[in-house]
Amino acid sequence: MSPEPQKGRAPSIRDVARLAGVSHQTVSRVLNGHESIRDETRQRVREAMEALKYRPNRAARALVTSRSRTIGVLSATHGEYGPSSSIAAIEDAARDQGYYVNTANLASSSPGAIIEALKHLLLQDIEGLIVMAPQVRVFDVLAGMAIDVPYVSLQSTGHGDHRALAIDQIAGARAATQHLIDLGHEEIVHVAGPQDWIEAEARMRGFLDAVIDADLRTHPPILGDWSADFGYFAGKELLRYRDFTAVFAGNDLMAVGLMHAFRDAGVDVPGEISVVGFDDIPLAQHVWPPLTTVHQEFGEVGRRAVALLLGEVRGTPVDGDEEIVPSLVTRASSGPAHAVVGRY
Amino acid sequence: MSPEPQKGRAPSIRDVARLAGVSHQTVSRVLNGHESIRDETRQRVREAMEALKYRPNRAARALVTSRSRTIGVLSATHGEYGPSSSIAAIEDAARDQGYYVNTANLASSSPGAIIEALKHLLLQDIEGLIVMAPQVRVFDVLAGMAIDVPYVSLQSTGHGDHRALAIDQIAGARAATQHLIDLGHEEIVHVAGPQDWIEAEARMRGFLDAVIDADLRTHPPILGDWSADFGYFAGKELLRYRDFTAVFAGNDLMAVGLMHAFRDAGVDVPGEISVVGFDDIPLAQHVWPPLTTVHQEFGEVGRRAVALLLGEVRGTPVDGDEEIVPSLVTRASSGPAHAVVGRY
DNA sequence: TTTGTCCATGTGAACGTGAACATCGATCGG
DNA sequence: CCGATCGATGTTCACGTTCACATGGACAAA
Repeated sequence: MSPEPQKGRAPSIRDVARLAGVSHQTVSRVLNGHESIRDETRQRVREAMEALKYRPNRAARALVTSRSRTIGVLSATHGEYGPSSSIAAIEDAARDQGYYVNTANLASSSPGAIIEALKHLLLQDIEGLIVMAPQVRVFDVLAGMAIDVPYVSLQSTGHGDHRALAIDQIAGARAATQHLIDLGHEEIVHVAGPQDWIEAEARMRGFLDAVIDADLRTHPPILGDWSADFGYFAGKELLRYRDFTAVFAGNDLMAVGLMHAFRDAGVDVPGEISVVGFDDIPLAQHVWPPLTTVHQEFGEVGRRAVALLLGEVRGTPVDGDEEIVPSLVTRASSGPAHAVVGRY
Repeated sequence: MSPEPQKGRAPSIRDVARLAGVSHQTVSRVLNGHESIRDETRQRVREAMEALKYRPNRAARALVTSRSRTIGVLSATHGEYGPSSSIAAIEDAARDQGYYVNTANLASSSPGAIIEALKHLLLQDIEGLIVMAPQVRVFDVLAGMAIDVPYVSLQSTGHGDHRALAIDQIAGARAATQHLIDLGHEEIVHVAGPQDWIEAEARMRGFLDAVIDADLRTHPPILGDWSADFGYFAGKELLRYRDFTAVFAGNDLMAVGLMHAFRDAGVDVPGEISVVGFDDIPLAQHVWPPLTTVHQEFGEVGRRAVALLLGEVRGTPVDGDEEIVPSLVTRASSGPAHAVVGRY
């Protein structure tokens, strides 16, 4: 229960005006930092606001300006480090600019759920939208709904008319794979993220690019769901063939799951199999063995997304072409290749 | 860039009324599901709305009803699993009830930052507030700001006039500690969370209760910051004395850091030292050794918080006394006690 | 028939704010 | 010294919705 000291209704701009002995418009001007107000008047108005504990009514303001000062974020996180960090950064950055953030979280990736969440956000009068749920389907839905606000996504789908944050996931994945190749690995397996995630697709592409360039045998990637549990499961499956010396996982969670499976089977990492992940979650350096992975600046991603979006919203587009390039962090989970001991 | 097919301004309730050949009030009634509307009329209005792609203006509605259908969440997460999961659940639950969620994230725990974030949220006309940043300071600030909306926190501070979600962290910590005691450990160290976190305090209390009840020596708890890095650091420090056989960490991240330090020093877990964490993050079962920890239903926490808050908002309080009791999950990181080999 | 009640709908006002325009005095250039 | 300009402030209106109340017709009870 909370206190309810409310007597009548909240004080309005007119109450302040009356107390300060000015017109309501003058109060409005003070509120909005208008210039031609005498210092003395401004002072008087401020005191009146203070005395009445006046708080501007956002609804009234939004009604008359048709600007809600709110942006929407469509996300799909179940507590994962990456998206959560980016969202936190988005909130900070938006607040910094006086904007509010409304988040809608995707519980499932069914088209119905996506549409429902999106409708929810759009019913709210948001000025712009950040799409942190880079699933292909989301963009299809987005395209079909004729969104009438600017929106920014994490990665361009190629089609669609919006700004995309340029994070070079392909380069990151490529660097990770190249690292393994440089270590002498010739049989590398990729455990990818869900097929319909744009990020998963980009990482897979980077992997394939590197493998093809090096003229290595192409193992068919395994499609996972980003979870450590899946990594564990995939690791067990992979060991049945054992026709590889390294695994590049689409994210750190799956990488840890893989290492768990290898450990269970008595297979040494990196002695027998090298493992590389993607994301550089805080635990990456504390697991055993410390995980070689691709570091991403999630906070930076969030901040850039906000800058890009608010640029569009204000009609002064910001240059967002400067790519964010993730960097490889080499740790103990990757090492020189050994002979393949599998059946192949 | 986004398309801008907007000609004039968005269609209003009156435009719909004109097209349907009724009064604006009839449209409003259809919108709000009022009863006494002829089916045929309702149908005609619906078609007109469809034809004009009419979307109700939230600001206008909020202005006249003085209900924003928005709740605020004050959080303090940097991507950690627990809070992020709860927030995701809050969003789902709120959306389910037609509510929007505005989140403000605490970048630092300085009083200034707290006040700033809180002011931001309260300037927005939220109907209620969920405090997911259970730091003592936050409540002090809250108390000092004379909040005029209902709010719900994760844990009662004892003082303050609000609803608190009853999660029995004390019981969880107690169970974890008792588990170690049952295994024969007599020298148990607690690596706690930041002193000003209510959760950290509760977990420490649970630990101390169990230790005192068992009449064991009380090691002074080490105050950490929830991070794996700190756990690693603390582990190194602890090994200098080695006057314990088990560690109970305030959360899983620190527990993993501790195990990392022990591993580096060649100390076997659980052979020489047992480790228990708190939270049951998804990686807990995949690290080496799999971590014994206390499982928390973060999603449930979020859902309950929303139910509790909306109950207050609607003036029909929900019974929230039913405690959420975390459960111990026993894995390989804890085992029977061995003799203390340290100096003590 | 008359009166009252209920249903379906309409009319007018109000919510709190900012934009556009109006006003009034002071200052300035010629 | 007079019109022009500018600074400081006031007046009126519109934003899109819901609320309180009004209207008119159908139907039942008297």
